[in-house]
Amino acid sequence: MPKITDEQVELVRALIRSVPPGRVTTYGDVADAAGLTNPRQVGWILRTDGADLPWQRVVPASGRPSVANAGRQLELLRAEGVPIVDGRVRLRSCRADLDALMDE
DNA sequence: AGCATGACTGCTT
DNA sequence: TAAGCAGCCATGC
Repeated sequence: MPKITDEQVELVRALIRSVPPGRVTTYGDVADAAGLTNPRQVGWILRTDGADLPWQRVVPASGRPSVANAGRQLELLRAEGVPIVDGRVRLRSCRADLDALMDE
C-alpha cells in the first residue's frame, strides 16, 4: 500500500481540475495545498493517475517544463491564454491561488 | 535493507 | 539571468 493515500491523490486531482484555463499552478503549491511534504509526489501522482487531468496547467516553479511533453504543454497553455515568454511561463502573472479555488 | 530514479524546490556561484 | 549542487520523499529492483 502506497504511502500516498487515495485521499491525497483525489485531492490533488481535484485541485488541478479546479485550475481554470489561462491560469497555472506549481507542483509546490499543489503539494502544499494537498498536504504533501514533497512536490515530487505531485509529479508522481500526475505521472501515474494524471492521464485524465489538465496536467498542462501544472508546471515547475521555474516556469520551464522539464517533462517530455514540454513543447506540447507550452503550446496548449498558450492556446488557453497563458502568457508565455521565450518558452517560459510567466508564473508571476498567471499563478493560481489554490486556496481560493477550493473556496469556489 | 540499500541503491538508483524521478512530471521538484531553493540556495549558492 | 543561468547553471550547479544538495535536500526532499515515494517507488522499484
